[in-house]
Amino acid sequence: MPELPEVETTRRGIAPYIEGKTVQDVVLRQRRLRWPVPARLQSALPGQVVISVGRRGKYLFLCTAVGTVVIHLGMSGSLRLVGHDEPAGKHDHVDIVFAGDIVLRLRDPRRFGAVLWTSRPPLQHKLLAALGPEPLGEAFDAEYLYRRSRGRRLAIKPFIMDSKIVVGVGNIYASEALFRAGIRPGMAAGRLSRPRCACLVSAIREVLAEAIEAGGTTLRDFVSGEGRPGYFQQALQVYGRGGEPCEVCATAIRQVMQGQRATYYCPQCQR
DNA sequence: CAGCGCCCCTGCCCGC
DNA sequence: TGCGGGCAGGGGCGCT
Repeated sequence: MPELPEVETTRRGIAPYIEGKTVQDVVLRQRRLRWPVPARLQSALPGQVVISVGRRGKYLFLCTAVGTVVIHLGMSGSLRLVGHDEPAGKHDHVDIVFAGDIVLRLRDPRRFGAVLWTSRPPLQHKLLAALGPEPLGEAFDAEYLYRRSRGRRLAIKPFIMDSKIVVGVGNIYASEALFRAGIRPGMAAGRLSRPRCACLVSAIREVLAEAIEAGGTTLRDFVSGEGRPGYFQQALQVYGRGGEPCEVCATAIRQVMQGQRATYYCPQCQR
């Protein structure tokens, strides 16, 4: 479900409600997520104040004085704020219960998500230490993309979806950014010229920033922490539009598979 | 190392 | 209406 805009929308939705709040309890109904949810969460977290809600790539952090809860939403995860008496559904696996009738509830039908605990600085965590730059940060620029892509034969679409290159670009926004940049998704990353790298960096930044502004993309059931859907799906130009006319040139949008993921592009506008 | 394919899991939609 | 197959917004891991 969530790419960077949806994770950031979630972060912004929950942060004002839980920052400064004290955790009372942790309820684990299903510990078998991508990795087992550590039982240490239940001993370490109650009594702690959530100092801040952070994000790195698609990982969210709940920071406390003694450690950090690291959350990944996988394909189908969502975090919602609910009241104490809201009955838990079949896929509501983890609750973090706060003082003041606030429960942060993780729902994840496919259980590809993760809830971890680290007592060290979260960016030193094994899963986070090797991540590439933030797409909206200064380090992600044309020169960086040009340099990293030299000598790479991998197609540009899976290349920009590699979190070691740049974080947060998932399957929807990879297709959208390549459309905006006019680049064929199957082109070898190493063959992109410097100007085209600049164009792609701009396209990635723009599409992600606009999606965050719109509250993310709701394809099936994404909702923010406050329960609101995103509306960026209305702005999608190629994703999910196989066979439909391109908005720019009316050529039929093509759908192909790249590494078991669907890719959408306009064969006329993207070269 | 780069590059690929395989999974983890449930739900839903489509075609027969 | 029932059922099997394929696909879904991620990404770590193991193999070549």
